[in-house]
Order: sequence, then structure tokens, then C-alpha cells
Amino acid sequence: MTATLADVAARARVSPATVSRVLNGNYPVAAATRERVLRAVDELDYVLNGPASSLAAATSDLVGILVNDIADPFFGIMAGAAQSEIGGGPGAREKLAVVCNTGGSPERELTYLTLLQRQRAAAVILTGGALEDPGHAAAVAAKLGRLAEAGARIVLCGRPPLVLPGAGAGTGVRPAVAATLTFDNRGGSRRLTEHLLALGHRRIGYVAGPEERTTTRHRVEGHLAALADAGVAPGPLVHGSYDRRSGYDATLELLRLDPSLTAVVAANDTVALGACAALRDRGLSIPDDVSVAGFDDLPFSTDAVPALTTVRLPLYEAGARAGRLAMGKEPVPPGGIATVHGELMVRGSTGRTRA
Amino acid sequence: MTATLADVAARARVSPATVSRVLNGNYPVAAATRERVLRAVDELDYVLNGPASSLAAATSDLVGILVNDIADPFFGIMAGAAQSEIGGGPGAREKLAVVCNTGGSPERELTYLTLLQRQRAAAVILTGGALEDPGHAAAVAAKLGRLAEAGARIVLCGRPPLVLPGAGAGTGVRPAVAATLTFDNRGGSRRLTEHLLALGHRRIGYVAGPEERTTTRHRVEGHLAALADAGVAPGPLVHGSYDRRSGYDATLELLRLDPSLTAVVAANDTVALGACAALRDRGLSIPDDVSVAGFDDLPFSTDAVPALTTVRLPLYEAGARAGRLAMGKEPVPPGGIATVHGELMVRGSTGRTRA
DNA sequence: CCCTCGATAGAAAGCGCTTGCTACAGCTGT
DNA sequence: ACAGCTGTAGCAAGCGCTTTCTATCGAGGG
Repeated sequence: MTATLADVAARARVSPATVSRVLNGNYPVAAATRERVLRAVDELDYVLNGPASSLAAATSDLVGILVNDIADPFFGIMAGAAQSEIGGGPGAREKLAVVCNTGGSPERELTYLTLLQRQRAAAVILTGGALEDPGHAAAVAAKLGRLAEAGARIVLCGRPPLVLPGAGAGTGVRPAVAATLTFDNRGGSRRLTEHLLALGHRRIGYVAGPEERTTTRHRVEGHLAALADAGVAPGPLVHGSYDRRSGYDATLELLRLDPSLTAVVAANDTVALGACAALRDRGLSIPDDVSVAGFDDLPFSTDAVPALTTVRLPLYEAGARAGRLAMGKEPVPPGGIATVHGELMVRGSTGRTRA
Repeated sequence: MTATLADVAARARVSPATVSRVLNGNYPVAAATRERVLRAVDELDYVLNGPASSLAAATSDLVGILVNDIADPFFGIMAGAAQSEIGGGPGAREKLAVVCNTGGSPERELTYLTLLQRQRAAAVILTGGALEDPGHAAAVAAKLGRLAEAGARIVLCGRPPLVLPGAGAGTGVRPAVAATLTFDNRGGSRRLTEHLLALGHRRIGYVAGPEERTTTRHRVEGHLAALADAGVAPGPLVHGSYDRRSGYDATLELLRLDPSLTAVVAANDTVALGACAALRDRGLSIPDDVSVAGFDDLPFSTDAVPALTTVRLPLYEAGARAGRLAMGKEPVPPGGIATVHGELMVRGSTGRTRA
């Protein structure tokens, strides 16, 4: 049998209450007593019973991090950074940061949220783009509201702010979402396209991400805005998922739609890699025949040949900040929302159009 | 306030016991009653209190997946696969699969194990190579033993079997580890080096992973074994971490140690990418001047230019299988151990030495 | 020199759920 | 018509911890 608090108490010749207080360190205990208790804990290999503790204290030390695709470094980097800020704050009770992979499925997102609510999670971080389906958005908002009511701190990272009914300023309703770190996908995308335009490109194809995702839409909007400002007509656009295969296929399709393309902008770096492969397979050279650009600046982008022009998103920093916000270790930005900007990284995959 | 079981019971005009039985579905409840209860649950937006439930039932629905680096797709792919097998088995109570990022730190590994033990996790999956430090190995083994005692099913995935004292056959001691899926790193590495030898390479540099990791050692051993069999003297070897930067630096060092190298074998694909970058920066062409090989066959490897010769590990399949084993959905392999083999993928980054 | 206060420890009442056991129908078989 | 079932529902005793309230002991102040 596993040892219980009572066993430890008996061995240390104190009451269970005292043991609990030693373990939680939120009540004065004489040094000698503490010593004795800790020794007993050690000798019995005692480990607190989490469920019992959470039940009695009405709080738990679980922090959930939801990601859309755990195999994608975009999420891995953010999640890892957040986790590193959450695990073992000094003094505080050790928190258990766990990442939950929704795989982009709305049902799983909701399921995980319910599961986290069931565990009375102390905080929840949602990373990456959201689905734009109104029904789903409402369901998520409702769940988050309930989580927040139960005391969980909610942080959005790389996701647009959630508009909650009845949570406006002055209504006295505490907003469900404690803080939002939103990525400036529009602005980054716009600067990227401006860069391409400056290089002389006029026929630019676009490999977009999955439809109905905020990230996809914002990046497309930035791209179109840049074109509109320059008075350049948009080129062909194909939707796909966020993987290299999709980038490959979509690029072939783009080429079919407009064989005279001089540039391809991809939804992200992974997709861009697929695009490069497709172009090469068609015998086109990068950037001499066609320029290619990605987004995110994942670690491998600099190793592509040629190195990928892209927009760097400070994923690690954003994830870490989200982690701190979830722990209440960092002040909430004014208005609860902070925008994280991307930086244009010009590298070898984009070049001037031929004269 | 959040609704409790009792609230639901009152609303449905039944006893709390009945509500519990409806929710857990492990006791006959008349259809009409069930109906009434479910309606009440719905109307009250009731969500089971996980801690209370776990406490009373002495089990929880948490399943922990430990990974060394969540930003590395090697782990992301396995973890995602495992998670997809764990979330929501039909009929069974929904499990919460969570991934914990140790960052390769032994302390964090132990901390997470303790935290999972505290939560009375239903199962724990440890992925990737282990640290070879005997002290740490013993500590982990002890923790796993305690977890298993508490009813958790332990599965190792991509990690060598754990030798537990006193758990041999016939001792009547239930082994702590339910099942082990071990990767044939030695064999894969050996075949890779044999391929290089067959292409005529005799001066092969090796960029190894972190020291004291089983994966590192096994891959090096396979490499050396192939060389020994062929009567070829080992080339220079440099240790580093599992990232591209490390591959870059180590390759420069290798070149310094032996400028006449004709091939570089890297600890994994990520490292290989760094190696490629270093070679290119030195003005060497791949594979004409120097061949490069990786390991794992991560998705981006096929997009490298030239595409990377590597050893494909069925990460997704292994992760999924680990997930099923953790759920008891799949029979344990004979002896509790199954070896997962890698497949040599010959691509453009390796070629014949010049005549 | 007694009283008050600060510091520390204990008693006990839950926290919300599960589950073994008991209770009570409505039937069946004789 | 009655004992014995089978099928459902309720009772109540915890699960192991936290925390409020109370008790005790010493020390300093009036």
C-alpha cells in the first residue's frame, strides 16, 4: 500500500494537519518539527495524493497547453517555452504543465477543454490559429467562460482575441480570457509581399493554409492588401493543409493555373519547402525562375537550399511569455491584448525578376 | 458555484449514486432514469469533478507521455501518434493524454514522474533515448516501480529495456514496465555505414549526439561495428547536441581534424542539416566532395537539397503502438519487448567517392 | 506576579465522488 | 398464493487531504 499523510504523521509523531502544513509551506511550523516531518516523508517515500489534495483545496496544479499539431515545431517551440516557465516555480507548489494535441480537430479541442475543466486546471493556454466556424467559436468561448469561472487563468498565444459577449469594459463581468498574445500575421504577410513587389514580381501565386482558420485568413489578407496598395492584381490562390505535401501539390496546381508565375508565397515554412520541391521537380530554379517565401522562420528554414525568405515569429519568446502570464508571473498587457510582430527575413529564396 | 453530483441528483429526482452510475456506465440503470439524469446533466452544464472522482475511485484518467524535446518532430510525431490512440476510447471513460517535456534534463524527468505519480496516472509512456548515468537510471527505475505498484501501466518507446532488479522471470515480482518498444539503432546505423562503405568511402567522420545517451551510444556502436567488419579505421568523432547548430559546429571541427573526409554521418537528420550547411559554407559540394547521412527520416529530410540519405524509423507507428499498449488495447509482445527496425533510405546526399 | 499575545500544534468538519450492501418492487414457478 | 428471483435504486461509509477553529505553551508588559 501507498503511504498516506496519516502514516507520515504517525511516524513523525505529529498530526496530519502539521504534515500538510509542512508540505504546503503556507503556515508557520517550527523548524524542528518540519525537520522531523520531512525525514518521515523521505523514509516512507511519501508522495502526496494529488486528487485528494486537489479535492480538499479545490484547486489543482495542472496547466494545460493546447496545440493544433504537436509534430509541428511551430507549436512545439511555443509549448516547450511555455512549459519551461511553468514547471517548478521556486517556492510555489510544483505545477504540471501538460500539452494536449488537438490535431486541429474542433471536437478534440472541446474534449480537451472539458477534460481540463474536469481536472480543475489552474490555467489553460491555447496556441495557434483558431477555427472560424461561429458555432465552434461560441462553444469554445462558453467553455473558456466556465473554466475561468472555476478559477482557471486562460491565455491565448498566437491566436486572435476572443470576443466574449457580456465581457466588455464596465460591465463588471470579469473577462474569461486573462491575456491574449496575438501574432501580427497580417502585417508580416504584407511586408513579405511588399518585398516581393519591390523585387519586381507581379505574378505571385499563393499557397494558403486550411480554410476557416484565422491564421490562414489573416496572412492572405495581408498579402492581398499589399497587392491592392501596389495596384497589382492577385495571382492564383490554392488552399491546403499546413504540411509539405500540401505545399507540393498546391504549387503544381498554381503552376497549372498560371505558368508565368514568378513568385510563390506559402502559408508557412513547411509548406514552402513542399513548394520548392515542386518547382525543382518542374525544372524551375529558385530564385532565378521563381522566388519562394515562407512564414514563421522555423529552424530548418535557414538550412533550405536556397535559404528561405520568410517572416520570423518570436515563437519561443511568445510561448514563454504565455507561460508566465498563465502563472501570473507577468503583468497582463494593457487591455489584456498584446500584439507580437514578425520580422521579415530576406534570404536566398527570393530574388529580382529577370529583366 | 459549479454544480455537483448532488445538484444533478436533486434535479433528476434520484440519488447521487444513480447519477454516478449513469455517468460511469458500469451498473444497470433503467433507460428512463438514465434519460432523466442525462437531461439534468445537460441542463446544469455539469462536469464531473475529476479530483473527487479520482480520489473515490482510486484511479485517474491521466496518461503521461514524457518526451526529451517537444520542439523536435522526432518526439512530436511519436507523442501525437500515442495521443491519438489514447484520447477517447469508445465506451471507456475519456482519458487525458498529456505530454510532458523533460528537455533532456534528468531532474525534470524525475519531477514529471513524481508529478504523474502524485496524480495517480493511469499510464506513463517514456519516449526516446535514456540517460546512461547509473544513479539516474536507478532513480527512474525506482520511480517506475512505484508508479507500477500504484497501478500505472508503463510503456517505453524508442528506449532500451530497463533492467529491474528482482523482476526476473519466476520471481513472482510483476515487472514495473509493461512493455518496451526499442529501436534498432545499432542495426540501422550499421546498415547506413555499410552503404557508405559500399560507395567507396574510407574516411568517414561522425557527428555524434549527446554523450551518455543510449541512442547516441547505440548509433555509434553500429557505425563502428560496420567499420570494424570492413577492416576500415574509424574516422574522427565529435559529440554535440541534437540540433542543427551543433551539427554545423561539429562538422567544421571534423573537417579540421581530417580535411580529407569523404563522408559525414550525423546523429540524426537535424544534425545532418547543420552538417550540410557547414560543408557548403566550406565550399564543398554534396555528395560530390562529401557525402552526408542522417538518421530518423523526419519529414523535412526528403526536402533537403540534395535529399538526405537516412534511416527511416517508423515513429508514427511506434508511437501509436505505445499508445495502444498503454491503454491495454494491444497484447504485450512476448517477453514484454519488441524491436522496431529502421529502413535505409538512400537518397541524393550520398554518392560514390571520386575515382 | 498575573494577564495577554504570538507562535505553533491538534481536532474535526468537510471537499465531491464511488461502491458495497441493503431494500423493494414486480415476476415467475410450483 | 407464496418463496425466491431479477432488476433498480438508495444508504452510507469512506477515499486522503486542507483548513478553520481551538488549545496550549512561553514570554513579555502592566
